[in-house]
Parts: sequence; C-alpha cells; structure tokens
Amino acid sequence: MENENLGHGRGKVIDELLRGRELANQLRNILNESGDVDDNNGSTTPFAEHLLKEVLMTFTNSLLFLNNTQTSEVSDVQLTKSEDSLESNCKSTSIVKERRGCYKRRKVSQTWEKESEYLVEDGHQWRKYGQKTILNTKFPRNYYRCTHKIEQGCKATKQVQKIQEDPSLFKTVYYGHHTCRILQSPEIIVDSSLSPSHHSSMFLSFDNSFPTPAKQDCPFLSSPSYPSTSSSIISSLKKECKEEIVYPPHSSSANDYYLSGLTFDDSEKDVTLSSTLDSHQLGVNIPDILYDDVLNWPLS
DNA sequence: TTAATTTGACCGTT
DNA sequence: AACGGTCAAATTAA
Repeated sequence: MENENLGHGRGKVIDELLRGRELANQLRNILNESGDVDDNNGSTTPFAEHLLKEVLMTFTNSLLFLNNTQTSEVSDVQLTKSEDSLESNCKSTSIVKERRGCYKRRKVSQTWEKESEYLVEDGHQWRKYGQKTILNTKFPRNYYRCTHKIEQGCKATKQVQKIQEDPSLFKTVYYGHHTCRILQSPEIIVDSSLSPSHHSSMFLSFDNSFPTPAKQDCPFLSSPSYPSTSSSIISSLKKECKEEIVYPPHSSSANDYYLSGLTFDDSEKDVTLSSTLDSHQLGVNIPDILYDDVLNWPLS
C-alpha cells in the first residue's frame, strides 16, 4: 500500500532488534554460567540479571509490536448493540434444546482480543467444544467455553487461532463475562516448552466500542481461578498444537514474572497491556503488587 | 469411572 | 449454498 518505505525500514529495524536480542541472550548465558541463577535468590549479580531481562524484554516487545502492527488488524471484532440474547431467539422457543443445533448465532456482547507469543493460561478453566477450519486460513480455529458453564451457567467463551502470518503467535478472542467463581490464589502458568523463545510478550487489546471493560471482564486482569493442576492445561495445550508446533528444548531456568510496561493509547482508543514473561517453570506466582498495579490502572 | 477432547453433523446467518 | 458456531456421540485421557 502506501507504506513501502515503512516496510523496508521495518525489515532493517527487525534485523537490528533480532541481533540485539540475540546478543543479549548470549550475555545472559554468560551470566548464567558464572553463577547459579536457578532460583531467584541467586546471589550472583541480581541487578545485572534484572537489567538483562529488561533489555531482552525491550527487544521482544519491540519485535512483537512491529509484528503486530504489520500483520494484524485488531479492529474487526464487531459489536452489535443487541445485548446478549442467547436464549431468546430459538425458533422453537418452548422446546429448549430439544433439537440439536438450536442456538442463536452469537450476537456479541463484549469481546476483546489477545495476542500472545506463547500459550498462556489466562486464569479460567476452559473446555474445548469445537474446532473449525476457517476459509483462507492455514490454522484451525478452536472453540472453548467455560468449564463451569453447566454448573454455574457461565457463558464465557473464547476462540483461539494461530496467526497465519506469524504462527508463533496465537490470537484469542474472548466472548462474554465469566460469571463463575472459584476462589484460588492468582497464578500465571506458563510452559516454556511451548514457548518459541525464552522471553515472550503479549498484547492485550480491548475493543473500545463498548465502555471500558471492568476488571473481571478481562481474564488476565480478573481475579482468576486456576485449575489445581497446571499439567493438565499444558498437556491440553500441547495437544491443541501438536500438529503445528515444533517444541524447542528446555533451557536454562529463571522464574520471574515481569509486567514491564503498560501503554495507554488514547488516540487509538485501545488499551494495550504489554507484559513480559520469563518463565521456564510451569507455575509462577505473580506478586500481588504487580497485580494491583494492573488492576489500578487508570482505564478511563 | 469420570472428565476432557475430537470430530462430523446440525443449523443460523450471510 | 457457503461459512462458521455449536452440539453431542465417540474416543481418549486422567
């Protein structure tokens, strides 16, 4: 289109960023060799380690941002004003669920999208209920609904699909609120074996056609309930992608969770939450402070 | 045995 | 008629 120059410059920028990240990774390896960084309380140059992570994070976020602006339009989650009229419009309204497939096509209430470089447990329990190949897309779309749909009538669903232009990224579109409640301590679970790189970033993008989402509307920001076994999630995620991902080998370990930055772009009317995970273990606890920081963000 | 996933069928929308 | 979202029987995993 009109940004050929931009595209050309972008390539150079990406090259430089990739090189910078690679160099930072090398430096990190040197740091790791020189001391035990297995646990976070490692005595060796914690500040240097911290700085290094910041640097890596910057590279990764920049790369992801460039990727993001190039390939994805986060704009077409269209919202219809009709509030969730799920049960209202079956043709045979009196016979609820008598006939298979008697449902109303989703008239979106509230949606938001997330793109992530790795597979993140978003704090809720999901059950897969479908998978479809979508026209002109390489990767299938997976459909999930809340595990507690039956017991608690939770209507939250999500759709997950690999991004064609960058298969290391997943696009997740969330529909509806979680009305279920299971109280457990907040926790983010990441499997590094699914992550294409040691350091990952993710972007949250809220469609702004509706009022600013409440905390609980966003699975990442909400007080989450996590399954007790992270391995189940991981195994399911692995299954989900078994035909499409070549898993990188495990590497060195560090288990910090970073919420690096949060950009609030008023002109775009999008709230973009940028965070970086550096985890090589299955379970990572987010410090409360970080959570509070996110929750107290001035969204409007 | 129970719970979760897979997958083709079903059906509403376009 | 094609497409995509959901259902549910069959299959697999825990």
